[in-house]
Amino acid sequence: MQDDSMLDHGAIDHSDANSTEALRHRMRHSAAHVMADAVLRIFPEAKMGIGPPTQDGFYYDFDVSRPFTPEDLEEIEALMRETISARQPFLREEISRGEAVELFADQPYKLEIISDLPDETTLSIYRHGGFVDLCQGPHVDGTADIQAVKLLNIAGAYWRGDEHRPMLQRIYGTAWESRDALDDFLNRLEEAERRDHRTLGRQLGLYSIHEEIGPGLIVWHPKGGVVRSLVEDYWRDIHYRHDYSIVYSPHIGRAQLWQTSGHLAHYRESMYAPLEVDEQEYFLKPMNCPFHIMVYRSALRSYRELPMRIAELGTVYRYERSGVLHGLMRVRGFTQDDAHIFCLPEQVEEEVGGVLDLTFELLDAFGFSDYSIFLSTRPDSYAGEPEMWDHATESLRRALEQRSLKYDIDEGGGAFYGPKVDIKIQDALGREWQCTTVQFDFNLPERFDLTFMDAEGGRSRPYMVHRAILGSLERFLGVLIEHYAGAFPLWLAPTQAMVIPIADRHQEYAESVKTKLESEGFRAEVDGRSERMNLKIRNAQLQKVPYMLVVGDREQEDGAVAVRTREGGNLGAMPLDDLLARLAEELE
RNA sequence: GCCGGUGUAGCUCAGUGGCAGAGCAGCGGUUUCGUAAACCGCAGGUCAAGGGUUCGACUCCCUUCACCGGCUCCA
Repeated sequence: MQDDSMLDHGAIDHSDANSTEALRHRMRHSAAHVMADAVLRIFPEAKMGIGPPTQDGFYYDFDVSRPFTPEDLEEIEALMRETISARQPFLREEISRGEAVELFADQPYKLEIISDLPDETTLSIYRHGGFVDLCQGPHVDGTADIQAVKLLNIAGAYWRGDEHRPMLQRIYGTAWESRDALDDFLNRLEEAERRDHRTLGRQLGLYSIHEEIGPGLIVWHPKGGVVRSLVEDYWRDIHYRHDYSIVYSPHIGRAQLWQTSGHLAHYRESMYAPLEVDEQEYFLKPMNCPFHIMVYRSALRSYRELPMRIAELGTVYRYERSGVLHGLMRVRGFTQDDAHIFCLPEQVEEEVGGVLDLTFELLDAFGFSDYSIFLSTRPDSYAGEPEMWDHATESLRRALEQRSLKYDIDEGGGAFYGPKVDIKIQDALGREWQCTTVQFDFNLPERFDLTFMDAEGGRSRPYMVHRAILGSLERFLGVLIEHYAGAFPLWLAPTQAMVIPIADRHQEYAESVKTKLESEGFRAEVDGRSERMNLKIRNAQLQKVPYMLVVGDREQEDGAVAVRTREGGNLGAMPLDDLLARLAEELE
């Protein structure tokens, strides 16, 4: 579900060689060369992998005798600065395959790249100083054109992204057209860290993860529980409005079920080990599909009943590899906002369109307007008939285009059981997380032999569409926390108003304000500690409470509250009724 | 799972082959205050777990677990 290929999305437009993006692209590519040059001077035995520019910088992979250390990075960066000061030009040369093989004789990874290039490819190299690299370019004119550069971190990375090939040492760096642009970028990184849902989750008391419970398993705290249940309430409401039926299903099912579904054959390594009960094996469910299929199969279905939309906030467990877990974004136990739509072939397009409309209504309600959409088509090996694939893929395409949505096509990237549309939302660091997915399934209806009575009195097989809109509640809330930097809009805020009595004698009035707010349906608390008002304001501010209501002698006398908003504005005193009206209006 | 890094109080982090430290939070007291941190005091630890080296290990070594940055995976 995670998209790790963010490098691929930063597609650079080379058409305008003078655009800032094109300049950065050349500069970063050049910085990668300068870095490789420095690495080779310190580690002459290093074997070079590849060193491309990325969306925000560049990296280069090396096979070295020992992993890099932070001290190495400093030394490498110092050498890079020397190269930049030396104002060496980048020189392009085109060479023959034979010359290239000779030139890179002691660089096995380069040789592999050369041998994999089609024969007709023109090989080019770029030189600066004493360094040479196989490279298409383009580059900046000279090393002096690299204005601001900084090495960021060290990581392991498999050669050619293949976990069966050697693991190389990767150095990430960034380069910008000015010192200011670099500083802006570094500030953005810091800001992203402040928005990290893992930090905010602790600071705001939303959720926690415990070694005692197990990795990737979330406990929601009271405040996070409020946010989650508000999201769920809204979700249920909107699903009923869109004619979904909401069901509940168990967390475990017998081996036979997963045998039929094919999960034991194809998904077992992601499933928790079975439990044995009465000499029967039960598995924790990694997916909800088989259960919803059982709902469908519980009666003989008529074409008149279709489309049938079965939805559930279904909690699933998947044994994710230990290295991939990440806060709320990638966990082992999570609740999908899952639904399965069973429909007639001629209903497919409208159903897909309906899901998209529902998706954008939901995402819009949570303030998301930036996302990327991917249409994934038939892979090499697949289930079902090509005509069905074409029909389904076309229906997805038309639904997207009717709504004028921009999307990328992931050719051959569909699941083996059907084409799909995925929608990804970015986190604070610009990493994309798949939330929405709409997937056709040509596999399970066969495996479970799903049918309905058609108008001619025969039995036909329904189309089946899986879909999740939020994806999982865990991931969605993670993205939501980062999206709002923890400052949830009023309707989602765990505490909407904090009543702050100035002195102990205002306690009773503060409680009455709270009671009044609660009777009007708002979530309010009183900070009744014997502390100074300033401290209570600070705490409420840090907890990102939207409204702080200060009450002292004056307010008590007038039946008023002094209103301060989270955004820092002191709105002054106003009658309590005015505040209630204001809050109600904001919730509209 | 793989490469690298990190685990010290609830949180953020110092520290050292020879008695375990700070700030914040917590608790007790004083203060009753007008828009982002009052003051005094107290308590808080199997230094992730297990094993080894050593007269002595939180510190050095090994194993395991968890987390962090990547990679891979993601029916």
